[in-house]
Amino acid sequence: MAEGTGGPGGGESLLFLTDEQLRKGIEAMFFAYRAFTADPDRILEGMDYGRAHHRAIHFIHRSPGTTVTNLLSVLGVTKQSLNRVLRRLIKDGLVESRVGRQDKRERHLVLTGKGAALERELSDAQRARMRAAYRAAGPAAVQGFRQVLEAMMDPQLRRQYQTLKEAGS
Amino acid sequence: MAEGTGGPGGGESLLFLTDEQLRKGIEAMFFAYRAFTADPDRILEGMDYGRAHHRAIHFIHRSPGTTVTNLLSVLGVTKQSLNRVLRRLIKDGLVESRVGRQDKRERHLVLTGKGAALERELSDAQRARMRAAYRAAGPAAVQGFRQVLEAMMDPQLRRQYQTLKEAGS
DNA sequence: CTTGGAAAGTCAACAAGGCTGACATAAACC
DNA sequence: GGTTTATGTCAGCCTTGTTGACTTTCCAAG
Repeated sequence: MAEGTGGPGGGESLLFLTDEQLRKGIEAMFFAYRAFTADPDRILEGMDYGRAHHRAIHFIHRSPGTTVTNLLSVLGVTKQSLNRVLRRLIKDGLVESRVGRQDKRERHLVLTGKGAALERELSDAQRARMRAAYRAAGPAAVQGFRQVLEAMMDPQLRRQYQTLKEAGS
Repeated sequence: MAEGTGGPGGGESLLFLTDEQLRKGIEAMFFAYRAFTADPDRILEGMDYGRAHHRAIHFIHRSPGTTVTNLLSVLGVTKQSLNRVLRRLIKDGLVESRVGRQDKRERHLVLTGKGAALERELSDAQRARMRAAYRAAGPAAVQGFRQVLEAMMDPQLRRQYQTLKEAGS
């Protein structure tokens, strides 16, 4: 690990860019993502919800009062797909859809108590795994982890991520 | 960026384990995985293959001559799901299925020239993205990236990943 | 005030890719 | 010979993605 010289110069130590290293990174993403979604999937199975419901709940919790169009662009699916999921969540009393005050065409989405409870259960599980991984890998590794993930995103995705990131805290 | 002291000590700075930090990690995984699969998805769309075909091709390339059962456990799907995909790939002449010599019940899977060509096209695209991300983040970040991903995996998944990892190079 | 267009919702149809269950075959193993 | 293992296949189901067509609501520009 004599890589301390990693300035923005360019080609000084490209060992870590071998196809072999890249392939390991690709496979690490594949297996890690499976683990990453495993806990919520387990909780949701049987209660007849899937990953799509989880994602909707996560981002509604994240940005309470968000509009359907907004959610659409964050999730990157069609409104028909999202609508099916939202209809179900609203019918089951997990999400409330409020007509906009300024623009009454818009629907502002918020979690109900019941919805927030499920969100907590799901994100507790996911955070527990993330916390364990962070602890095992250490602070420096965590920083690198996030740097690489951000660098992997397309500019448009990165912008959305950044916007969300700043909105927190 | 004053994190140079990240030794294997343990509990020295737990600031990075706030729910806020964990949530950022979770969302980074979500957006990055979307970007990660975007290039292969784009290539495959229209030629009527999907992510499932990509995964099969990747791991057959990775472990030429692997058996169906083996592939099943790496991919984590049912044999009916995998079979549908494999039948298609064999019919289209991308994969060859050879009866085992020692154990004639087994089928050994290998890519044909055509299959290898598609594999190259797909992995070139995926590697290019990974290379750009690695370059942007630097060697230290790459190490952290892989450490966190590995720590996130369940022991069983990690074992599979490790086995594959060693098999390379 | 009327009309164009944006935002939202709905219906219908379809496909990929997961899943379960049941069953068939061949080969290996005991 | 009976059991287990590896594979394949049929049928049917679900979730979650897609497109296309259409309606309703409502803001805003003409």
